[in-house]
Amino acid sequence: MATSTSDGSTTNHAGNRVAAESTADTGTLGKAMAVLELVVNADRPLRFTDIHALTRQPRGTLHRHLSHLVDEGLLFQRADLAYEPGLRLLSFAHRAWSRNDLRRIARPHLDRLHAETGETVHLGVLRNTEIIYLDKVESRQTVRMESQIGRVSPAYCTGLGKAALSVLPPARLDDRLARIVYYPFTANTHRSRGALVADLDRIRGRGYAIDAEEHEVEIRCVAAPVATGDEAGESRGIVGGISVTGPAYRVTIGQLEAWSGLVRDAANAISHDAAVGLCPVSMPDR
Amino acid sequence: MATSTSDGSTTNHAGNRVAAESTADTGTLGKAMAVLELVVNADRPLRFTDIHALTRQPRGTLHRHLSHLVDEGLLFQRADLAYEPGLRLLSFAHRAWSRNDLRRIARPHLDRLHAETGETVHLGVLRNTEIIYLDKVESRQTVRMESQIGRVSPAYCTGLGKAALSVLPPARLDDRLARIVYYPFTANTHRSRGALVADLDRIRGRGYAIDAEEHEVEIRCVAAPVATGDEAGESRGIVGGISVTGPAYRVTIGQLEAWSGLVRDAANAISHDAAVGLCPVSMPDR
DNA sequence: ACGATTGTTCCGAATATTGGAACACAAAAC
DNA sequence: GTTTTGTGTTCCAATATTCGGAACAATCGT
Repeated sequence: MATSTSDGSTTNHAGNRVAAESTADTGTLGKAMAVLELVVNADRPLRFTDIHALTRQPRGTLHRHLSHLVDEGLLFQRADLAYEPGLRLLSFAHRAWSRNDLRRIARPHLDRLHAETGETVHLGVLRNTEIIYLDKVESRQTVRMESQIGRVSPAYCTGLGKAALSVLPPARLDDRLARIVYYPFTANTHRSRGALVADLDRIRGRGYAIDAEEHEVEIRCVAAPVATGDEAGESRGIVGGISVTGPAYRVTIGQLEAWSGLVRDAANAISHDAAVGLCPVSMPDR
Repeated sequence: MATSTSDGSTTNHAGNRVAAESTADTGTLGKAMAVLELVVNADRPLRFTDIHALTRQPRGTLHRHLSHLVDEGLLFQRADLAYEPGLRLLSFAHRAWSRNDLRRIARPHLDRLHAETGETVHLGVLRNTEIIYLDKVESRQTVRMESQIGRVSPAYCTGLGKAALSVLPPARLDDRLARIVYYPFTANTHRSRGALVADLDRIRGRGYAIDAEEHEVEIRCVAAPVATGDEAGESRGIVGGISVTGPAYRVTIGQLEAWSGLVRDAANAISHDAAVGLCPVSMPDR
């Protein structure tokens, strides 16, 4: 009785989202979030019938879900009855981002890494099989900064993602690997679990990952893992990474390898600062 | 059922923020969102007992809610069992923000207004009794840009908020006014509904609003309303505004009034562009 | 070691959700 | 003008979920 709808994929670019939250039985909340995600992930406002076709839920049920989401401010219904993401999502995220300890702790290290390399520096964290970008330091502010914060990319074909995966304990890694769909973004994208695992083994040995135009052509990066919590995220804890990214015409693989030490050192420093900055009993009041 | 105001046998007599979304009966989703908002709005990670004390929900119920929120990625549970905002909120907001039509349409007008005045320019939209900041153009990038996006401020004591309130149709305005709590942020903050309504009448007559250090001392701004949808947001439609903000030592009230024409013109231009850019039947495919 | 606090699980009772069907309403087709 | 199709909304009995008190387990403080 899982809300399968395994079919009906209407041009959802990497439509692996349907069973993303999969096994977790989160009851009514999970069903509402599935509808929310569908609307938010769409690239245009969706009308009732569009959503109905995508979810194949009964009309009455779907209508109630949408009404509740609109009432809560998570969705907004336009004058033409189409649904689009609600503004309350922004206020939630503002607080989530501005309060984030890892971002605050990492910031000076990102700045230093950017000063040393002159290229764009990213901070990202792993969530399921995706990397969520938490912060960015850019050479020139040609592209607007915020346009990247909160963006998600597949883990298996990005430097950040591979670095983060490489420090997952085996049991957790297997879970994630089982859910990956190997979509060939470029000629260099890993196309199988075997190729990815071999790459992860290399990354684990060297302590850094290289993305050689595996997600976007003409874009290369070198990344190193960051982990909070106890040993490499054995129990609860955040796993992520930092990276230095640049255009292929300016940044060779050799250049990336020359930077790998700096990236690894910065990543280790962030992990260390996070370990002493987040974990200890820091409950002032009470 | 009608509002369950006094029904709550849990005796929330303190009733600080429990009824934030108030009357809307959104069932299970609403209860989950209330818990989520509580944790996200806190200024530090909250433990189970903290949340239990604030909500006075039965422990079993609360525990299930929190578990579901964590499973959905809306909350994150740290190693010390404390809850903090989840990363999925960021990815939701990224899509909500980057897809937003009003922001895209307004951007060139904000840039122009900034070039004309040299001061910080904001775009915000009204949600209930609060203004949510959608975009910002800053003089110097001393403060990080994203730190403002998604931030919320009370409508009754900000230029943006008052401008937006001034164009609400009477029925909707009354609803909002009834929910405002007049907290005295500064010596100039409106302290009663009467004072606010009088100000709104002036604003409606002039077409622009002035915030004379009513929310933060040493900060003044001039704002004008933006409205999408049909006549001034009569039915469904977004109501918001744009503003020019500056420090009191540099920006006098007279200076703000001198800028009022520019701000009003820019706001009207945005409303116009939005009317032709969002409303018409713009469904290419299908 | 002991008691007190905190966090988790369990299960009958209460309640929200489910989903099919009927109902308005509009737009297109006849 | 009338019918037909399509879209969005409301209704209600059957059902699955949530509710919440209480028992249980784990942790902390002394």
